[in-house]
Amino acid sequence: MVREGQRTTDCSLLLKGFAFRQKLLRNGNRQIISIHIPTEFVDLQNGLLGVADHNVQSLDGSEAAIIPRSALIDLSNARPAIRTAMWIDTLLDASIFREWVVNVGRRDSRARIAHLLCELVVRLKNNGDGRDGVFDFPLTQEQLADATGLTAVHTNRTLQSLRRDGLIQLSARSLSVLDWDRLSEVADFDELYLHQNI
Amino acid sequence: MVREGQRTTDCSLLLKGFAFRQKLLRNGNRQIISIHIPTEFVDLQNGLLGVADHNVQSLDGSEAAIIPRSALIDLSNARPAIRTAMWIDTLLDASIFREWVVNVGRRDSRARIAHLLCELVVRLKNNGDGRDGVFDFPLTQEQLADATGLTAVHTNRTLQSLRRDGLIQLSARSLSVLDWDRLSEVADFDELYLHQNI
DNA sequence: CGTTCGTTTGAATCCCATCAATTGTGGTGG
DNA sequence: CCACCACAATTGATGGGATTCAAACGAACG
Repeated sequence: MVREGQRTTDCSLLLKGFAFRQKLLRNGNRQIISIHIPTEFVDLQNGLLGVADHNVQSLDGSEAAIIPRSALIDLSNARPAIRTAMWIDTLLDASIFREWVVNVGRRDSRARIAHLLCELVVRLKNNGDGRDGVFDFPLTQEQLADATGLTAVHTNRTLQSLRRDGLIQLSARSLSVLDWDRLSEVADFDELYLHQNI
Repeated sequence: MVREGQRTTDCSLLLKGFAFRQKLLRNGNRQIISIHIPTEFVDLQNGLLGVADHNVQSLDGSEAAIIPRSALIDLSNARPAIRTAMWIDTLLDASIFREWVVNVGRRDSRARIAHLLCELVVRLKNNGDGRDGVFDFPLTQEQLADATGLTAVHTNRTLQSLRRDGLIQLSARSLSVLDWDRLSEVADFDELYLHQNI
């Protein structure tokens, strides 16, 4: 686990399970700033800036391949194609951050939760996960809350409401979307920002 | 002005005045996702990803130097030092986005506004602006609101409260910080994320 | 003596209801 | 564009309870 303020030495490639990046406030509050799913790079940013401005947490049962920072830098110097790929990875990351600012800044609780679910579903699908429209979804309601800037209680209320309306099914660490069209409408979701066509 | 979904051709370097990047929601709401001050690059991201996922707006009276995208790419291929500088600019941008997610996600209105002011003051100071601790500050309350995820009315309330407590003075497009220590405490401000020592 | 099998315990997680605080809405005037 | 007001809506805070799971423990049995 990488801690804020630490000098950084490594990046990791997530193989199994989810991982978060998060920032802690002085009063103990937490904001999750990104969620990473398998096959994704976690934290090229911390790895390259040299000093961590946030920290990384893995969920139980997740596995990652650790890559020394120096190896990444050598690789990016030697191989322009890899350099470009890392560059694009960083830009995509930043694009997702921008959408998250919008999400917590200007959407109400239903849209916020729905939007997060939409984003994760699209990214998981892109990895070939989620046979039969059912996705492994290891986030607790408290983690959903910390990712959306809500409280755990209100996250619960909001999930109930999405369930009541027949938009999603979420229980026992497994998510299925029952009505994608209405869910993405509630979410105000437009996947342009995920730049999936690169 | 760059519009969402457009193919992008240029970047710009801000010379005078402020500029925003913003995303518009379907319901007409707006979230400002970054504020740029003179000497900063605006939108290396849109410029390089090829398709804009957000748009850029300049304030009246601002001036910018337009740089064609192809020139930037040529430059970054030919000059490793410039490539590195652009890379770092992007990483710093992303770091600020992360802090904004925290700001709108987990801080109350006073802390949010205070934090935005602290950030801008540090960045302006770094440019050598703000003689005598007085800064040109061309943002309207509505723009502050759209940057912090609040309403204009509540932004007004919150500014009143910061003024009443003797933390800031803000009027006629000019800002001065009367008590930096208390303001940054209210803001929960830690400038680590601005990576000023790079 | 060590193993096995229930039981207890505690930690998470989820769910729900109530009340309070923050924030938004609509409107007026400077 | 800023300031202010009254009222409404959303969200947060608190406290309670149900469920699951695994760890810790102890008693009975080989």
